[in-house]
Amino acid sequence: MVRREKLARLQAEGRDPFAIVTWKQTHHSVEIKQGFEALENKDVSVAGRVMSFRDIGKAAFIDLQDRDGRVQVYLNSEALGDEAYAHVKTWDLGDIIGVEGYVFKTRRGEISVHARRMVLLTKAIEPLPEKFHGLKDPEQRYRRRYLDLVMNPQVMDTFKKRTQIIRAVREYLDAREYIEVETPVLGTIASGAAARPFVTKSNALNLQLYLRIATELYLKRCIVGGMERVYEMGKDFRNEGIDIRHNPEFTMIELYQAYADYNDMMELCENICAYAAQKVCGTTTVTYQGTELRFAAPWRRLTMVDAVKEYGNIDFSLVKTDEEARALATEKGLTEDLKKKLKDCNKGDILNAAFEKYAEKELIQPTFIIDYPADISPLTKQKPGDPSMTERFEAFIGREIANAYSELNDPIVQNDRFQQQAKERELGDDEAYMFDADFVSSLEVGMPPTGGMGIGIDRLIMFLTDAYSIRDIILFPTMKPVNQ
RNA sequence: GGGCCGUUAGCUCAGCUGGUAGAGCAGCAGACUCUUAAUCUGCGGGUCGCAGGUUCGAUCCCUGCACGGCUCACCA
Repeated sequence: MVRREKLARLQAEGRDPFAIVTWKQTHHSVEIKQGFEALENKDVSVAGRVMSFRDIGKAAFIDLQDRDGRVQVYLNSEALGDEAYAHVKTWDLGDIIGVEGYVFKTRRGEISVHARRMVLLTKAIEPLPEKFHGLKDPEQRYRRRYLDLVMNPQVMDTFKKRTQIIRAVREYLDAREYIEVETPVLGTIASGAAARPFVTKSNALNLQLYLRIATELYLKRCIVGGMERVYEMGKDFRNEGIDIRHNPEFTMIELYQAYADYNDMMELCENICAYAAQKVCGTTTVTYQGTELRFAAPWRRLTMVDAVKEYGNIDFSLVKTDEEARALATEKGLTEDLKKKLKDCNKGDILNAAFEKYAEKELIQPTFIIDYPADISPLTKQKPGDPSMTERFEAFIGREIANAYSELNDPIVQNDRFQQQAKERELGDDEAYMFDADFVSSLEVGMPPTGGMGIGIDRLIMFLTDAYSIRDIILFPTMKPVNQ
């Protein structure tokens, strides 16, 4: 209320800060500190938020915070004049101000701006969080991210890094002649992945629409059309659990390359990740939550069957039929880990369950798990010589970070796989892939042999910024609304 | 969805065995022309998440609800 009164007084006096439209900002805090030798005694004009005000009588010190950090402002009545100096003293923490003055170093060695002219550019009606402890409550940090950004410099740093990582990934692909495209977020079919979609409605078309869960099927249409190399980086939406690794809307990159296979995708994956790490962290070895992760290529490659053998001591290479697999599942006590009833499970489901149970958690260092069962990979080309397996891999770094394969381009087989998924849907699996007839039609026109990959950008960012929760790398994570 | 924990001043947090609340910072008034968590003096500040219940009396005990955190399940 006091701040509102101050504002009202300023407005009554004809010095309404909200009437100000611009300020000429010549330098940022970091430039002044890093370029001190050249800037000493030179005039600068800075702007930012008042984070601290140390009033010692006829002089005072302000910590001014801008995009890059803080710089101290020194002001006294001598340089400003008594009236202006008294006016500045009425300002509050959190106010946004502009300062003109010259650069100097205080007796204690702090690089500062000696103020000659100071202007209140914006009045903060609400006080800032406590200056020493800052804003700690996670809920408030996520709900009021602007306060989090103001109070916690490492948060600003994390989001700057987020941008750099995304830029690095684009740079890498752009340099290799990938075309960046945009495909629909809204559609009548949410396919290309196994996930529950968000449902919405078009008034104009009087039609139920879904928010996309993947960009895969549209990007492959681009390959059919002859683009040869495409990618899209953008939001996918999955109507599923929310926790430290999952946000309902998240950023994914999918890319497709004609005349390439999943081996090419593996190289691309490890190279993109290593490039981004090098670019943003200055090294390909980064510490994530106390563990050193080595991103440098090549990453370990291990088949799913070998992973289950190594970590679970179960040899699936001996299993030939679904019946044998089900017997093995019962014997090894895997029935609890299956997503469907045992009798509905095939060999692929059981192998995958064994992998998830025994191996997945162990894959801390970047690892490619290759050769997935065809049963759980409906968009993937089968392995030559073994139709029960596909040319698919997932990259793991303590969790899944990428998924890629040699794309299935046989329209007849693709049609059959969709039919199979439709049956699973009827059996109650509401995450089974939706049938996309137009996509099958596109394959009938002819898609060259193609490698494709999806990388969870948020998860990559988590590793490179040492973020514990996905909410720490999404500016405005999904939150329940506060009641009232 | 289950389990555990939390919600007290603008912020960060105390609050004993049930007797209607405290500190620091922020704010307000004042002192101080090199401070940097400035310092010093004084002052104001609360629907103790919400709704019930038990009790002479509830921030405290009980129940429900809301929101959040952790965790399990779920999440190719």
